[in-house]
Amino acid sequence: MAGRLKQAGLKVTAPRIAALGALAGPGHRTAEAVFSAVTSELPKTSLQAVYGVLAALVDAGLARKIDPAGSPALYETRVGDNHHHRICLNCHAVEDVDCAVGESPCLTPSNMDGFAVQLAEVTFWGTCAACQAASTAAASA
Amino acid sequence: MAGRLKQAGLKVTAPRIAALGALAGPGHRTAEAVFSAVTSELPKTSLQAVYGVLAALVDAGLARKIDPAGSPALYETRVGDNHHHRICLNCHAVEDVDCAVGESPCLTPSNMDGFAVQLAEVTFWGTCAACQAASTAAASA
DNA sequence: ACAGTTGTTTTGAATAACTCAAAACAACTG
DNA sequence: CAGTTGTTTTGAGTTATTCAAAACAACTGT
Repeated sequence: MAGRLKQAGLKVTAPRIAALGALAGPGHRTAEAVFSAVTSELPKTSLQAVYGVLAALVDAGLARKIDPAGSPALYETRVGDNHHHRICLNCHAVEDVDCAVGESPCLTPSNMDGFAVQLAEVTFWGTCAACQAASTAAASA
Repeated sequence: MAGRLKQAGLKVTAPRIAALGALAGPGHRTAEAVFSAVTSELPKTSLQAVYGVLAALVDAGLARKIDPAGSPALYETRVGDNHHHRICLNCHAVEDVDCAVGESPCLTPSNMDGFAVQLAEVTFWGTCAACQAASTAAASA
């Protein structure tokens, strides 16, 4: 964990190690969730420090930030692959989606019209399986 | 304008007509921009009313809302086609991008894994032609 | 044209999620 | 171990938006 920070050119500090720990594993966490995880280990850590740490991690390429409309930003440590997200309009659950078609299906023309594309963000909005089940159950009740 | 509202099942009110007028034509407007346009015509209109109007228009399918990370939400009246956006990381300019590949390239599997996709949102982040020109000019100065 | 109903707008306030800045402090360098 | 650079704390502030209650206006049927 510390090594990863060092490699990225970041100073190794306790809040950063704790934040990386909190983000480890699959899934997506809000800044608030990372803050709770970090403070359970390092109670004096401030929320602002967590925002700073997360920004540093994103800058360094150790984390990725996604910012779904209408929800707080989420952070994940799955970086480097061109993967996307699907978000349930009902329960706001976020799940990863691999790029299915071809290699980088979404980055299509990397330069259209003089515009230099650096990142293509794809978000699928819809209804997750659980919420579909719940709503058909409610309808038939 | 009024007919469009009526067709959509909305009551025809002055703020709604003015807001539709403010959104007419190409481009994207913030709620604040719509508010200024509306108040120049109807000075007593409140900002909250504009938010209400915009929400109603989006609900009725007469407008579309996009919510770029780090900027206020934008509204446009180009609806019904599956078009996307490119946003300059530097100047935050937003432009429309037609779906280039195939018919609905981005809606790929409309049902993956039990997840019912209702909308695929694609955003290209990068540097617009103007900002590229400006930055190379600055570099060579 | 008019009263009633339903939905809209005003008014007033509140909130979530961040962001900014200055000072105290801690990691890494040599 | 001293110095430099970058991080974290402390404290405050902001933007974009939402909520709620009351006043009001558009459409419906007569």
